Amino acid sequence: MENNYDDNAKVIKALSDASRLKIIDILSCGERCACELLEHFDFTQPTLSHHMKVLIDCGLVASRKEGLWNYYSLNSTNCNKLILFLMNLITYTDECICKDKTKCQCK
Amino acid sequence: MENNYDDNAKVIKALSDASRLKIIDILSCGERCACELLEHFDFTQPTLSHHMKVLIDCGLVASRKEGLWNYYSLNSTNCNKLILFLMNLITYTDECICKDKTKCQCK
DNA sequence: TAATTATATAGATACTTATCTATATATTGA
DNA sequence: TCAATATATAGATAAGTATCTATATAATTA
Repeated sequence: MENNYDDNAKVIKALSDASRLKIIDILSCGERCACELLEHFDFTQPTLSHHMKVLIDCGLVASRKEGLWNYYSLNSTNCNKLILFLMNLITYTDECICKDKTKCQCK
Repeated sequence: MENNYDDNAKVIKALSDASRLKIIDILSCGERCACELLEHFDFTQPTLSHHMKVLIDCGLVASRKEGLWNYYSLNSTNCNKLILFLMNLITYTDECICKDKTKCQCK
């Protein structure tokens, strides 16, 4: 298991906002443009733009431009990677991450 | 699937910090007391106390007191619930969360 | 070319948070 | 009861962030 806490924390931080969870939920049933996403929220267009930037920067969402529209979709690979990281994180391991056995209590 | 974005965002926010991810990782191999956890970090004891409070408040970690020591352990049920939420979130659904079909693009 | 539309960026503000030092609380043992 | 130890709380600070309004950019259409 990768102990890449900083990188994964960044991805998780992107998901730590109710609005962005809802965006992911909407994108889970297919690609959407920004104006379609915006209809689901009460905040302004620049705020949506901010949220999309966060989701793109962490790799969970991809975007493509077509004419006037920007279409957003889930990056399934990275979404799955995050879930695998979390599953491994909470899974019991005999071997503690503590390599200094004087500090490790693993039986 | 539950669209309980606010509650899940709170749990995810608790995980959105590299130090707290490491704490979860340590606890995944068994119960630890605060002073054992602290040995893995450079920050001070009150900072660890703050992090533990965040993890307990969101339900991911349980604690019990025994003499001078506080022992912390993962709440596996809630950890698993979070992972299931995320898996459902990113899983493709034919039915869009948008109930207003004039706004929904689902095919 | 000018107007319209979709989206992004800039800058401000209010709120949150990770961390620290100092101190309080609670438990144990002498 | 007093000292030592483990942990929590209080309060401060610096950094981050979700949101807004105003404006810029880019693409389309008339």
